[in-house]
Amino acid sequence: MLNKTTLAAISERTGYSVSTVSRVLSGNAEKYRISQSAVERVTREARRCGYRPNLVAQSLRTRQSQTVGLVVPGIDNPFFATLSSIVIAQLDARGYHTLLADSRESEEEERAALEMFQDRGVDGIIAVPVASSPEFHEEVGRNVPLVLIDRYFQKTSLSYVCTDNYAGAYMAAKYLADKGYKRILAIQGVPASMPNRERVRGFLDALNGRGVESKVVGDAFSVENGNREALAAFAGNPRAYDAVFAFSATILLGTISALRKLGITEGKDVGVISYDNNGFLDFMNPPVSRVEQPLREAGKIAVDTLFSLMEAHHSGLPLPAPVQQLVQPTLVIRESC
Amino acid sequence: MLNKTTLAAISERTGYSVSTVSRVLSGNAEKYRISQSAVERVTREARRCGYRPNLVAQSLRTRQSQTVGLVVPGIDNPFFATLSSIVIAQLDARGYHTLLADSRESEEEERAALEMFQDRGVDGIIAVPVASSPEFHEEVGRNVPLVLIDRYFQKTSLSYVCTDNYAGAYMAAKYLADKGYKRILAIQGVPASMPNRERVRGFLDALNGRGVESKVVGDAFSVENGNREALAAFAGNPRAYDAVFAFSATILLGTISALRKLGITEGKDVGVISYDNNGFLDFMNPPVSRVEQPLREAGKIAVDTLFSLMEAHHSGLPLPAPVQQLVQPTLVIRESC
DNA sequence: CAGTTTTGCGCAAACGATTGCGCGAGGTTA
DNA sequence: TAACCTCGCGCAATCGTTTGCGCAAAACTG
Repeated sequence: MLNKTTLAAISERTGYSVSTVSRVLSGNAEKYRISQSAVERVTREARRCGYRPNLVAQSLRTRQSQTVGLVVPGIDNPFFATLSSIVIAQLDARGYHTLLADSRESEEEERAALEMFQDRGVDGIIAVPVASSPEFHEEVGRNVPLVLIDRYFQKTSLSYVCTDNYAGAYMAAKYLADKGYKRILAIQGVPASMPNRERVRGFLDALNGRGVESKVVGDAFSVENGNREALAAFAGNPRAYDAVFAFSATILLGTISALRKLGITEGKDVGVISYDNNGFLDFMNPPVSRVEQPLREAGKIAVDTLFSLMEAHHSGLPLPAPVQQLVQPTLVIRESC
Repeated sequence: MLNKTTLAAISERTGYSVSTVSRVLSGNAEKYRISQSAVERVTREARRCGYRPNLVAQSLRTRQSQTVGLVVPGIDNPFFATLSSIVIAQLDARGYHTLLADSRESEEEERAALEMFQDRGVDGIIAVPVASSPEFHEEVGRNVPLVLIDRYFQKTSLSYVCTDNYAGAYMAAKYLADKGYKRILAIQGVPASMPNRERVRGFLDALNGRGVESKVVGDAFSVENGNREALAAFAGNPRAYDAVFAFSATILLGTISALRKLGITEGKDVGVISYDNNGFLDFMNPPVSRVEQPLREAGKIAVDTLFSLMEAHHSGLPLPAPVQQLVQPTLVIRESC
């Protein structure tokens, strides 16, 4: 920061006090009845030397940072990359900046990120939580506006916006069953996460009493997990299942890779359906059926909610009732099942 | 921030001055010869009330923020999402936090981001520049350590690390020509960007004098651009070209989509090759040949370079000579050409 | 013209940390 | 006993803003 143009400098050069300069440059001139001439003199000098306020000092003094913290379990996962990009764009549009942290599915790193956010005085936090219980998040939420997205906790006072994972998985499983598939393998993501639990529940409920064999395996929203589980499931018997439900697009890629290695043709030998859409599912062969999540909508709601919390927080109002919303996914059928 | 545990609070409760408390808690106890008993008393109280330093205040005083600014032209582009995730992970590993901004290919937004970074006193900046000339970046680089990644400027004193786009495109084009393709269409990304210009140059050079017709069209690293240009090129005549070189994976998706709509089978009717790899190219049908960039390596070099700049900057040393490095891409051949 | 209001602005205290300098008490040396 | 050194710590300035309060001069009132 060679930005040595401080209020004090302008004050010296214009002859006005630091206070006056501050009031002019922060747009509070009339509020404090600064004369027209002073305003002009100061503004001109500020423009001349390219004054830019030191945001750190500003933030220290006002306890506002125009910054929001965003923590996700893995930015390398295209799903969270997309989600992040949506949230960041939304924040940007409102003039807010983003501190981005990656918890890598670790509770500990998540805690560290949330604490760091507080230490830096962010104005609000958007989190895809990885913790198994809500206590810590709730504590944080008492200090700074916080909204959860994509993942959430069962009974919590926190605001969240997620997609209806139960409904999504239910639709997909029901479709498979209606199509006549009889032995369906679900490859799940992080088991403890709410979206995953809801998907499992939806999956099993949809199949219940329909004479369909089913199994749930796996433990991560990753390509590797999809690959490993598909290999394990089909290695002994290529006909072990007649359909696979991948709980994420990454899992799907791993699965497809495994099937091909085993000489199994997806869509023909075994039906395949996925969760999410990262833009390429339509380009695979065959194009992959899937449950698409309205991420843009969820992101918008999350940011809107955060801002209403932030407004209340800022003006010392009581917190508005938590917004806890599930948005509906859509089933997109292609040729893979 | 309900974090009312300040140095002053601990000072009051322990009877030691704020100075002493500060020195103990910032680990400078022996440097300032604080007694063992004071250290213990203060440490215990700090632990008891869960003291955490206010990073904003710290940052104001020390002019260090443990933060690096990262600006990319579009986080929704999987390429930049991946790149960001790599850089963020690297920074994280070194205890640094990331302010992420999206310039959306706009010079103006890029400027705003770079200025915002400075106003917030980041310790360093990593940028994928979109500006057409280096002046502004160089000016910024004089104030705060800055390294460019992926894109760069021709003659500049700034450090950068990029992949050798000339070599990459050359390899790909040469491969196509060797295979006997005679009419090759290149669909490019942002024309003014260095990677794109280098790719065009490599593409044309490789084809030069080999009796191959070639054309370069397009203007963005996006699915839409790939789609539009492929439609335009093949709509009138499905045999207009016998091969397409997509300058990014996003462009490729758009292209494939267009070809299929026109009833053209990629890999059979027309050879296809792409730049980048976002993990799914192997899963398309046919799997897509491509030029892969060693992003992880580039990210690591960029961050290493940034830290050496930051160290010099911090200790007031003269700036080390700029690191300007091109890392080599690899040609990965599959069945699409 | 005295009394009141308005106008225009500055003083100084925050915000929460860091750090150069110095000072008194106790110990050492000659 | 005087001169000096070391220990252990506190004073106060500083980083760059914001803002409550108050004050002098100008303007207005009667």
